Formats: sequence, structure tokens, C-alpha cells
Amino acid sequence: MNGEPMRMALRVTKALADLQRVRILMMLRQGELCVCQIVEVLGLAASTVSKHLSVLDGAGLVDSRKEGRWMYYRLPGGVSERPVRPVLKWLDEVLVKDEAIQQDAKRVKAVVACKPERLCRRQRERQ
Amino acid sequence: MNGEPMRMALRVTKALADLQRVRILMMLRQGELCVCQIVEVLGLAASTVSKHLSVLDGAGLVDSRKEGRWMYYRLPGGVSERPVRPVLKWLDEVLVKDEAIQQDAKRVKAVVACKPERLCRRQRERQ
DNA sequence: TCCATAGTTCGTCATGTGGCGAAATATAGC
DNA sequence: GCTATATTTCGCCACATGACGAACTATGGA
Repeated sequence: MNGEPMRMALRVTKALADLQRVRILMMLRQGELCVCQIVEVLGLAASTVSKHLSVLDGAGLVDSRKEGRWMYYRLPGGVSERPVRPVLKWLDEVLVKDEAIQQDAKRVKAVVACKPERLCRRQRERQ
Repeated sequence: MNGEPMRMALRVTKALADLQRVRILMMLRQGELCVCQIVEVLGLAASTVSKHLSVLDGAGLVDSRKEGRWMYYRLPGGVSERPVRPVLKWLDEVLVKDEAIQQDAKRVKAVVACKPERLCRRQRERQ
């Protein structure tokens, strides 16, 4: 069984081949976020964001934990970090200076200041 | 002007998000190859391979030179290598043990033993 | 137990991408 | 210059992917 490495590698590269997913990964540098927080920053439907997160998860690019009704995602750490570490490091280096990424970072700061509960209510009321 | 880094990064990740293009990059570790040699190993139409190469080129993942009627592609070196070096290194590490990649390597060895002229003739006659 | 609600899954649509063969382009050799 | 030919570009088709809203699932609190 060794067609695995290629399948793994492609899962990672395909996961990284999308603007929104890269934005999510960069946002997670600031710490774990729940889905509604990511939704708030990206401005996409929750279902869309959830799908993106499952793709990132499938590629081992995020870890997650459930806390009550909230699902928190974070960059992988420890053992799970190993295989993807170099790619994430590269992305980080390349994108540090990206304007849009810096803007996202600001919005993340604002968003983590709210409790997820408030965010979710705002999102519901918005439509 | 600074939305550039993201556009660059996505060009790279999208270029890497395809099996055939990854195979090509791994093949080029053994040295420069002309299009017909790559066609021979991948078993795809020349037009398809050419398109893949232009995507890789657009992402800065290959350099090229023209020699007569033949176009040679190689992994980037020197200055052009810099921005993508870490990703290529990662890919290399992940895929060293991949069976399919090792098989490709063998076929590359066989193919570089022929002169491109012979290869091209064989490909023409094949259909 | 039942309701409210965060997140996921499903169905659908528009767009993007990879494949091919045919036509176009560029170069070597006559 | 003309012909042969390696590669690229173009037009087309089939399939993958990202977006949404609706339906579903699971969890906390009344």
C-alpha cells in the first residue's frame, strides 16, 4: 500500500488551491475559531464554510473540537502538524505581506472579541 | 499593489493540485525534459501536456528553453527557484516513497536514453 | 420532553478544469 | 522559399468544484 503519498499530497494541494480555504488557514494563525466566527469574516453561507472546513480537515490542515453547540477549528499541532508543517510555513511566509490577509486578521480580532453567541444571533437576524 | 502575494500563492497551489502536473515536476528532478519525453511517460495528448506545462510555468514552477524545434523544461534554479523552493522540497519529501512516482522515474530513465527525434516519430506513428 | 439553534449534509446551479483532436505557429533542412 | 514536424493554441465536451438555501442532526436549556 503505497499510492498513499500521492493521494495525501493531492488532498493537501487541492485543499490549498482555493482562496477561501487559504484565508481560513491564515485566520487560524490567531488561534482557534468557531464556524460562526469564520462565517462572519469570510461573508459566506455557513454551509459553504462548513464544506471548506471539512476539506481542510480531510487534508489534515486543521484540527477541531466540539464545545457544546460550537465547533472550534485550529491549525494542527503536535503529531498531526508534522506532514503539513512545511507547506503551512511556506504559505505563511508568502502571505504575511498580503493586504487582504492583513485585513482578515483585523476582522478576526474584532470577531473574537464578541462571544460566538452574539455573532450567531447577528447572522440569523441578518436574513 | 499588494494583492499580489495571494494571487501568486494560489497560482502555485492550483498548479500543484493536479496529479499529472505533480508527476511532471517529480520527473524533472532527473533533469530537463522536452515535451515529447513527458508525453511519452504520461501517456497524454501533446496538447494536454503543453497546457500543463504552461500552468506550471505560469506559477514559476518550471523554467524552459527552446532548442531548435524542441522545448525543454526543467525545475527552476537560482533566483526563479526561491519563492517555490520550500513547496517543491515538501512535495519531494512526501512523494519520494510513492510507487507511481518511482515508476515514472524508471520510465524517464528509459526515455532520456532515446533521442527526442526517435520518440516523436514513434508517437506520430502510434496513431 | 420539547424547543431553539450551531453546524453539517443534500440538492441544485453556474463556473472552472482536464481531456482530446484540429488548426495554427515556429523552426530545421532541402 | 517550401516541406516536414515539435509545440502551442483553439474549440469542444465531460466532469469537478464552489456557491446557495433547505432539510437534517445534535446539543443545551426551558
